[in-house]
Amino acid sequence: MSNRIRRLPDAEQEVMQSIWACQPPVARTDIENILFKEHPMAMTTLLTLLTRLSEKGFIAITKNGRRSYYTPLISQEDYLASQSKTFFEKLCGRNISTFAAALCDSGLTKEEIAELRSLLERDAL
Amino acid sequence: MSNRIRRLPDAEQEVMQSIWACQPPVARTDIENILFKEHPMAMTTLLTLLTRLSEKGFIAITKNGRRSYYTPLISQEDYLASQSKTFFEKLCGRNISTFAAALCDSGLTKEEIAELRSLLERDAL
DNA sequence: ATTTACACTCTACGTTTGTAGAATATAATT
DNA sequence: AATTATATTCTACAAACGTAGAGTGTAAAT
Repeated sequence: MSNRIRRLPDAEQEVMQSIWACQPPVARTDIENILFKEHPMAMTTLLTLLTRLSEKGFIAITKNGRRSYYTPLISQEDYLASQSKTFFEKLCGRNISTFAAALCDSGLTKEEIAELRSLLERDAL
Repeated sequence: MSNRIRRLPDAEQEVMQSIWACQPPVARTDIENILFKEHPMAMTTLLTLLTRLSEKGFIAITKNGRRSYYTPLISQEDYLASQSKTFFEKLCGRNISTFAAALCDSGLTKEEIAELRSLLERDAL
């Protein structure tokens, strides 16, 4: 059972998600290809964010010549689970009906909600 | 259908939740009674946060003599729905199964998940 | 009326975040 | 070997956050 994981600031979170979407070892260009479609930024900005993610223990940076490679140290699953928990506890006050109402009002389609329900059913067994 | 609502910083969000938990008109002491149990802070800190919430359009501040009263301008329901949407889109990439997995790993009990499922069923009709 | 108590606003400050140019180091090219 | 290109690190800076003391204005108490 993974412990609480701090919520990342938006920019760093987007970088993490780009990394998670790649097969390690992840090069800077791999990240750029995904990240810059949604969020263009200077290359040095990206490198700053990568340094910060490393300082926070989210990734390891290894060098090969002048190139760096980035490896996630925290899995997307663990991060998501932790953020879900925080969301449920801090925003919904551990109240399931509040949570359900939020989901239903959040713009999920009827189909998506039905799918979610059946997935929850499967997992709950 | 309410528009996207910015995510508040943690401290301001906690203040908002204390306000939402009260019956308006909400006085500073009402907020303190709820907020300080979980998160003690100097009274002036609270007042700073209230000012910032007002600047961001989350609350209205009205004065009666030397006292101020605080009224939410954004409902908890709208805020929650918006944050759920952001969570689903930004963290789960609009992927329902990712979302379901996150919920199941988030420490919700089997009972809570079952309750959530039935609530979703009801609302989806 | 004067003093005291209190509610709020102003000012402040260290840290974090988003952003990127300048500097440095190393690999590739001529 | 010298030059050029490029990947990374350093330095920088404005804005946002979390925090709270100093100052101000008003109501209550004497």
